[in-house]
Amino acid sequence: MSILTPKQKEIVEREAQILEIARPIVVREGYHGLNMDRIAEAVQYSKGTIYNHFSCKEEIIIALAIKNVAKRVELFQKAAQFKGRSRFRMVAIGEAAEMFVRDFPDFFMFEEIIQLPSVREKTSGKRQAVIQGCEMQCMSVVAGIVRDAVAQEDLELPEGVKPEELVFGLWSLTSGAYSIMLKSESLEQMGLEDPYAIVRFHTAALLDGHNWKPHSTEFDMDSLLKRIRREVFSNE
Amino acid sequence: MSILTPKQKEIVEREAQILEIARPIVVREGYHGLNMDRIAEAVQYSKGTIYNHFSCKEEIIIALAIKNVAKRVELFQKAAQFKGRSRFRMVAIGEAAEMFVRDFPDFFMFEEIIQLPSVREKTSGKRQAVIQGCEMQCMSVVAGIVRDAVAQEDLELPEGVKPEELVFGLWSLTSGAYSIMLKSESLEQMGLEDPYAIVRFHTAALLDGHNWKPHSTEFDMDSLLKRIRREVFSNE
DNA sequence: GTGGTTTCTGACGGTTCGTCAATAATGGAA
DNA sequence: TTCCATTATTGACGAACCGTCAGAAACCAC
Repeated sequence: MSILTPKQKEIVEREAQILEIARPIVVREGYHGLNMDRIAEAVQYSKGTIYNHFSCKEEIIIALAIKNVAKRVELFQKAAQFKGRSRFRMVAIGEAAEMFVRDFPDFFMFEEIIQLPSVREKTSGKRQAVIQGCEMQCMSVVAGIVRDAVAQEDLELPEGVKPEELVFGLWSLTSGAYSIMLKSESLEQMGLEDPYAIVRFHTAALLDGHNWKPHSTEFDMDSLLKRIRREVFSNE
Repeated sequence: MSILTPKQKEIVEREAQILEIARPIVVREGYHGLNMDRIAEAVQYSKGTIYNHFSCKEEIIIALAIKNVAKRVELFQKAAQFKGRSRFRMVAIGEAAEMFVRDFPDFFMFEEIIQLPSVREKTSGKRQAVIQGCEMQCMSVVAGIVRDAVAQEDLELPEGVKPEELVFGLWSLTSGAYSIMLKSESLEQMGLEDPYAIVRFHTAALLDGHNWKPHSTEFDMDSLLKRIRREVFSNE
């Protein structure tokens, strides 16, 4: 069943080739820099052939975004497997999020583009669902750690607060910070030098504020981070 | 000097009229829904005339965004004038941010659009600087409260941490949360019901985590919010 | 080979952008 | 009031890009 005729192989490879060519164009020149004639010329096939693969240019962009979110889920799942107390596993999640931004800073551009109403209208619900599915997976990985923390009595949630609501705070803080970092020049003007460190500083404070034990003053963050990098992400 | 001929008056009014017509189009149909021919038809002037006011459609969108950011600065300044301890003034800032999102949810759409590379390239640096200036004003209003808190010994910043870095955390948390709220359907699927309350919950935790006194368990948040709404924002 | 199927092609119609030469309106001076 | 230099308005136009589709080419099983 998975045996491919030369022709079928060519088609599969071409799809990857289109995405490879499109990615740097979007990164350099954004949504509007990407146009089908240009891709067609670059891959040396006619425009009609490109349209056999992707029904519009928005589909190309969402396909690029999907490649990245899948990677994020992988990083999160790895981080969650870190052996140790729940609070330490959360630090590992933070590290995963930071690595994702460092390694795929372009993703935030794709994410913004695919949220534009004009783009959402044109792209298939199927691909949109894939993105949302990955988002939910990340959420539930982290919510799982929250549940573990509650079970182990490292954390107590106020009456009526769901684990997902706690995750939402972290999600907001980190995604907000990274999106400001990547798009605003104000930061440098305000003299903020190591934004990644600032994000770590605030996530620690947020978890401390929710009284997630052990408190960040009760363990050595630097050596923990080193251990996480070594044990979880050594081959990234 | 400010006496206008009828003609000049007409021109000034037309500019406002163009923006009034453009706004709902962008809100309903996004960046791509807005097109110059359509505006021209709606305002009953030719396209060339529209171009006398705005050199491209991106300029229209950034002009709309400017109207909103100016309003935000105003709300923040009002909030900062709340009489009381620094921690309470921060709650007022949080309330201002929430009011801004509730009253101008569209702004986040404009903000995203004007960050697109294609839009940034085409819009005048002058208008971009206005936006950034408002951002900086908000930042420095809040940083001022942080400085007051430090002076009054309600807050102690770790060695080397600037007030702006603390503000960055709050800014990230709130803007991240609101941007997720406004664009992601995942939230409802995850069962998060009152996102505004969750944002308040997390900002309180973040400030508690930084040990900003009085701690949120030491005062009555609900009555404070009521007082703020009455004393600061009664006429909004 | 052959014929039916799949794939590829690029010219084409449609939409929007931004321009600019021609036209019209304006308002101060005679 | 009339005239005319200045300023404002107009819409047809060229350019860029999208997505389509009828016909050409390639493929493959017999």
